[in-house]
Amino acid sequence: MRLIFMGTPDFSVAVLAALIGAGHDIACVYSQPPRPAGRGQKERPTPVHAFAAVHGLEVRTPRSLHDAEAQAAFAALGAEAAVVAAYGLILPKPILVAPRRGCLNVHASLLPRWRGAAPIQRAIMAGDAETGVTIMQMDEGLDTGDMLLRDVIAIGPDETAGSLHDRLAELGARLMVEALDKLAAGHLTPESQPPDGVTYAAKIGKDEGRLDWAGPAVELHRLVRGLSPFPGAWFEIKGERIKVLAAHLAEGSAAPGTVLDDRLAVACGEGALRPLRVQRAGKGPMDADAFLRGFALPPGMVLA
RNA sequence: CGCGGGGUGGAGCAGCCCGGUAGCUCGUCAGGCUCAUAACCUGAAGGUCGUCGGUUCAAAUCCGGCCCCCGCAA
Repeated sequence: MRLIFMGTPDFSVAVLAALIGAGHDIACVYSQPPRPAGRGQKERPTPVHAFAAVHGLEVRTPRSLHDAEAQAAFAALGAEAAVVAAYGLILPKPILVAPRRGCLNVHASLLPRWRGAAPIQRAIMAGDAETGVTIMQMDEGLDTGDMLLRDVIAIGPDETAGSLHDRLAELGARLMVEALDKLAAGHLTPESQPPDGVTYAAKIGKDEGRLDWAGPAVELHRLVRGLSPFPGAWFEIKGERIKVLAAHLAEGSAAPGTVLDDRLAVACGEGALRPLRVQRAGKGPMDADAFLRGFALPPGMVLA
C-alpha cells in the first residue's frame, strides 16, 4: 500500500521498520524538525528522521501543517493512507482527509485510558495491571478517533518504562501491519471510544522524578519503574543527585528517608524501598552494592 | 562555542589544589579458624594511574592537544 509515515521517537521507528518489512511503499516520511538537543546543543535529527534517511526515504520536517502549501504537498503524494505514530504535531482536517483511507494512528494504551503524550510511563506510575496498543482512525481530537484494532499486554511487577516501551513498540508495529491488511480487505469495523474511563497521560514534568520518602513505598516503586531508564527517579544526598533506575520493596520502618541497613533499604512513609540499580551525577549506572563501596550511606543516615 | 562531573589493579572510590615509595572498601587465589557460613584471621597475585606530547632531577599529581563515558539543560 502506498503510505505516508509520520513519527518522531524510537517508538515510531519500530512501526516504520515493520511497514518497510511488510513491503509497503513509503511515499514519504514526516518527522519533527531537527532541533538543538543533547549535550553541546548540536542539532540532531529525530530517530525516525535518521532511520528514514538510512533507508533512502524522502523526509519532510515541516514546523506546521496548517498552511495550504504544506497541505498541498502532503496531498500531492497521492498516498492511500497515512500511518501516524507519536508524530508530535496536531493534524488539521485537510491533512486527515487527504489520503483516500485517511490517517491511522498507533497509540500505546488501551483507549480511552491514557490519551496524550506519555501513556507508557503513566500506566506504570498509576499501577495499572495491564495496558496495550490501540490502532485508531484519526479525527481532529487528541487520541479520540474510532478504534480499529487493539491488543492487551500485562504489566509485570518489575516492569520498567523501558521494557514496556519495547514490548509495546513491537506489538504496535505488528498491529499496524495487521490493520493495514484488514483495511485493504475491508475487514475493519470502526468502533467509537467509550465515554467512560477517559484519562490523560500528561507529559512527564521535570520535578516529577523526585522521590518523596514520605510517600508509600509501593508508589515510589512505581515512580522508579515508570521513569526508568529515562528520565529517572532520584533523591538527593550530600548535595548530590542520585538516580534510582531499579528498586525492590523492602521490610522495616523508621522515619521516612532513614537508611535501614547496609544494603540501602530506605524507610518510606509506608513500607521501605531498596534501590538496586543507581546512578550518581557524572557516572554510569551501577548496582547498589558497587555504589555503596565508594559512597558511604550507613544505617541511620537520613536521606532528603 | 549552552552549564558541569569523570576516565587510578576485576568492581566502586581516595590521592591531584601543597610534584618524590599506588591507598581504601570489595572481588579473586592460597592457607588458617569454625559443626558451618556471604562471618572472622593470615598471606598472595593483579595497575604502562584513558591517550599523545611538554615542563622538571622527579609527574597519577603541573601545562597543552586528542579519544571515550556521564549528569543538567534542551
